[in-house]
Amino acid sequence: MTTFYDHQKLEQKWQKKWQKEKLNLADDKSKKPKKYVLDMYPYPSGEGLHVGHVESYTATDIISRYLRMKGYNVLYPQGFDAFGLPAENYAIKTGVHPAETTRQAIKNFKCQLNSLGMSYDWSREVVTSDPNYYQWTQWLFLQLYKKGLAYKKKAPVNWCESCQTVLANEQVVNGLCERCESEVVQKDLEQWFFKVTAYAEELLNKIEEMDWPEPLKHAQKNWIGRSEGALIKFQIPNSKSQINSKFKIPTCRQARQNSKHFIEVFTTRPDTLFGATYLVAAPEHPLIEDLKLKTENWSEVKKYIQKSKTKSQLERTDLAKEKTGVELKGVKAINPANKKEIPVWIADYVMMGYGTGAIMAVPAHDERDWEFAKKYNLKIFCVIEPEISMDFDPSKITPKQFFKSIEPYQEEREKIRRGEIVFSGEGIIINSEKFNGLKSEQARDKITKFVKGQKQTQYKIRDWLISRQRYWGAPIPIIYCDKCGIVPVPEKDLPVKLPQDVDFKPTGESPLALSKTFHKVKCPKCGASARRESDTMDTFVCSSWYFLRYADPKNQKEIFSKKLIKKWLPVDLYIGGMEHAVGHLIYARFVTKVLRDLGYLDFGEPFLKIRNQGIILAEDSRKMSKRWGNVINPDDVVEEYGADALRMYEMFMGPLEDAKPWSQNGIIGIRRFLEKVYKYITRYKEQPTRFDREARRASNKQIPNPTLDLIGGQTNSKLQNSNFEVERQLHKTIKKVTKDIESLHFNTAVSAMMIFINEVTGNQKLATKEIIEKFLITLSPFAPHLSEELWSSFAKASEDKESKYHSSIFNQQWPEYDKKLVVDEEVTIAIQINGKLRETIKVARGIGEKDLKLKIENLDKIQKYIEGKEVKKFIYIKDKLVNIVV
RNA sequence: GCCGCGGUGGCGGAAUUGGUAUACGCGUUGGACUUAAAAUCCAAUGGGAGCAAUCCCGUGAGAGUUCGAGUCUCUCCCGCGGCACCA
Repeated sequence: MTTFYDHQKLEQKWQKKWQKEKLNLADDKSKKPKKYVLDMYPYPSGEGLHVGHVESYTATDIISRYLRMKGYNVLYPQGFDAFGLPAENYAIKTGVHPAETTRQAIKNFKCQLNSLGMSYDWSREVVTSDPNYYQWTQWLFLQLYKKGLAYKKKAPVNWCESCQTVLANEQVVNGLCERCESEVVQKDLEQWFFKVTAYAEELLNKIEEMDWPEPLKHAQKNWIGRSEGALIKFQIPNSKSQINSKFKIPTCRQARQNSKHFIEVFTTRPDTLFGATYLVAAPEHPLIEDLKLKTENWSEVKKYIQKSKTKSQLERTDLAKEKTGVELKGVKAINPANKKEIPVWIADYVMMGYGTGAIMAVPAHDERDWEFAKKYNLKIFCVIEPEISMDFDPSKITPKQFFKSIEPYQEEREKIRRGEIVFSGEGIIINSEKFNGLKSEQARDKITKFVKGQKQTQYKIRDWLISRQRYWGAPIPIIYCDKCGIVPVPEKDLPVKLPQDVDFKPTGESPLALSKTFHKVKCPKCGASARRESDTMDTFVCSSWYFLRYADPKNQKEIFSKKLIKKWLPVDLYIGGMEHAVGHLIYARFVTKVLRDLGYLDFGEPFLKIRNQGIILAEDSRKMSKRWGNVINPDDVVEEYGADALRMYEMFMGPLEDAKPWSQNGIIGIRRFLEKVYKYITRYKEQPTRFDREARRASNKQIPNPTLDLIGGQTNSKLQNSNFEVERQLHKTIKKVTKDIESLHFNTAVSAMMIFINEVTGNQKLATKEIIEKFLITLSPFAPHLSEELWSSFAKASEDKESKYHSSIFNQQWPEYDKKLVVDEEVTIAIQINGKLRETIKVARGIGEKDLKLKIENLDKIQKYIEGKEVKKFIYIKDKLVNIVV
């Protein structure tokens, strides 16, 4: 396309100047009110920035620039999530050290971000792989350790064969590794965990108070997964004879076993306890081993346990698969409600990690138990039936009709009783002795008390597994001593630096374990020779606190100073992808709460307002992917159309949070708009005298309101009026853009600016310099380079070297709109007859109902409709619409 | 299966509290300029009927509330996203 301005020259010129002038520094000492605007920092991959980054980063850049012009002291930093697997995998393949690839990638990213005109305060840059940063990640680990919130335990964990490392639950997607999509298997390993579960309740109940997107809130609530229920113990008697002969005194050994041998289950439905016809324990349940002697079919049981151990996460959780299990023959449990003896099974549809690892099965009222019971021919016993809903008036119905209407219910009840269908809802208790007739809700507490059960709240969320058997991460600052056991590295010895002499080839053990310089160490307690922990931390530990470091990034003595944290935190606006809903955001909230409880922070929620940007799809509406060859590289777009056009187009595409397909023609449309702005203002500059002359002439004649400081107008009063319209349009635009930036509706803000430009160019109306200036300021957060260029171009015309045009447009104040000017004096009123639009009429604003009625009734077209008919109603919505009902 | 979000022209999308549906952009068509093309500018552009004035139909489908529904209520269909044997 032919262009009227050279975006490359112009953009580079201003980018250089902005960097030199340091316009974007957040001021620690300023008394102005603060705002903290934050992007989710990028992982510096070799691929560079993609258009999705550009979308969210432009949004925050617009807001930051806007807030600065509004008079805020804005913290708008950027950094890099620099540790992580891709760099290490690349090192395995090529031998290039991750530090080197990361350094290169960061250099490239910064260059790209600058070429987009992002107004980051680079003096606060944070790089998580920098020892000055990970020193404090390690320090954080030590604080958690001291508090008992970091602990080591042997547990079944998710293991990715391909990445040769363990993964957090949050990194396993449908049984596959989030990163490489290979199958995740279970391994029993000794690993470090952070006790996120200790904060489950607070993490959950603060969600509602936050200004976050609804889907994000739901994802978090779901993940934390709170449910209320009860713990109930099922006794396992020693032998048949013991239950039958109540009065026989048990031997000491029997008594001891008796007290030990019970199975505790967690249930959310204690109201169905009378219907529990068997128990099921997870294959990993420790009690199974204890019951070995009693189990008559031990070899079969052992085989089943072995088999389920080798199953992958994917196999075990595959819902489509038929449930399997094995009975512990010879072992019985007593249902504490009705004292009936029930069988005990083992099945891998029960998970060890949730509740107690064992359940009471109520096949009549639980889908899964029903399926299992049907397969293995277990007893189904109905204890709840649905309530008949009376959504009709019984007094207005004959007995015959009544019975007819409840017929379907009766049929359903019969089927439930016979165990033909499952009823998992709430209802009325039956077959439960003295609890019969109660509603489920009432029965829950009563039955729990009756069997001496304990009320309990369970969460689905697990503790956060942070160990990784990989090199490119922050080393866990722990030393193992034969005498002293686990010894934390003293804080003064931090950082525990990553060694250079490593072999990157993964062996299932951390590469650090094979480094001679790293591994051997003296115990800080006793001085004996000891060994270092060789695992590194999950990179999400690094990103769980980076937003705090921006407040005080260069502090060598402490993680951050309380004073600066108080000045800048919490984050006022955080924009990033929805994919971090349950990982990063939960971890960051957790760490914030821990630091608060340790006295380092005085707030518990780091992000007051969060918005998620939607993904940008390719032009073919598929995901952008190398595989499809449909990836748009922002560098190419910047080169061809300019950063301003790219930024503005991405804002114009649609709502920030929606998924939107790319359109090459769309960006051309934006470029056309920018050209129009450029041409219009250039034309103005070429003929300022004409504008001024006409403005003077106009002001000598009839200006509607002289205080409006109106200039311009071509030849006569009609045009004067049209210039008045330009001023009105400007104020409407300022109002709309201001409101839209604050509510993040950037697409309609761009639209408003287009309407303004169409108004002044299309109708050949003349704007004044003041109008042009204000418009440019409004445009500047969106198209910073062009706005700055046009702003500064006024300086040449000015004789005064001290004039504002010699200073950046971003040092100007955001324009206020005039309330009087945003309302039109004339309004168009829609006239409806019986709700259908028939005519519109232009009248003066604020016209009274009587005057309007008279006017309308005189209109020929309206007379046609109301002639000879009775006007039943005349509805008038002020300055908007009239509806005549005939 | 459960939970959440959504469905508006040829396309991306606008539409305060229920008050003129389709703003703005793209595309398309016609015109101006040009030897010609591109670019630019102007005009038209939801569908249908009509010479026209004008009329009828239109926000996934159906019903309801209302003077009036894209917006509120109910039922259903479709798409996207999250969680998923969580007891």
